[in-house]
Amino acid sequence: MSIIFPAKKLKRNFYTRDLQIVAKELLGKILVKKNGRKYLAGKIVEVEAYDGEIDEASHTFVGLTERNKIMFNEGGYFYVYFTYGAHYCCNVVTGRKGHGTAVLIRAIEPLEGIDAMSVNRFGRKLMNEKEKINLTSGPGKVCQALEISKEHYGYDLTGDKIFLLYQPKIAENNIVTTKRIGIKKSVDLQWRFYIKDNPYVSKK
DNA sequence: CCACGGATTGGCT
DNA sequence: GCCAATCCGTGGA
Repeated sequence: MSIIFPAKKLKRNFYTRDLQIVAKELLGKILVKKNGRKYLAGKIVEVEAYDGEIDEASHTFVGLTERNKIMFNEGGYFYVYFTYGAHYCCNVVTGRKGHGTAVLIRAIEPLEGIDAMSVNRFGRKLMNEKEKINLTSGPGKVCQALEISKEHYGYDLTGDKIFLLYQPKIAENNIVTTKRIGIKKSVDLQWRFYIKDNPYVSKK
């Protein structure tokens, strides 16, 4: 795992800060999933923030339920949900206990375990560069490529099976801020952030 | 290249 | 019973 070896795992105090700060700072960090002896890893290039206190699109807007309860925990836990009868999406819980905030990981740039990701997505190794762009450029794709599903619900990101590695902050002028994608409520909040000009972003 | 709609499970009212 | 924080294939320009 040469690319990510020197980097340090993010600790609890990274995640327990304010939602919007964590969302932007997640850009550029490396998401790592350990599968047996193999590591699958990629750089986070696109995220969206969700906050149940003021945001009708957030799964926590309705209050505490069995599905969303991990979002009310303190930051640094993994919220995985199933949607459209087919796809899993994964989130990083942020902030203080009781707040119901999380950041959806919408896209990563594959760094490590690319052949394994391709097998998970397409049932075979990569055939061309265009397929590489299609590997993890969307929230459902990220979970399929990394084999993330309901069994990872609530996982502690300070553990050693799924975690994030420190990388320098992306400069403010290289972060694009837009409306969120694929929702019908609170559509005007500018809570989507992505790395400018990165080809693995799901949509301009 | 872009727009559109179908698939399909399970959370929630 | 309704419908979603998506993806992919299809069809037309």
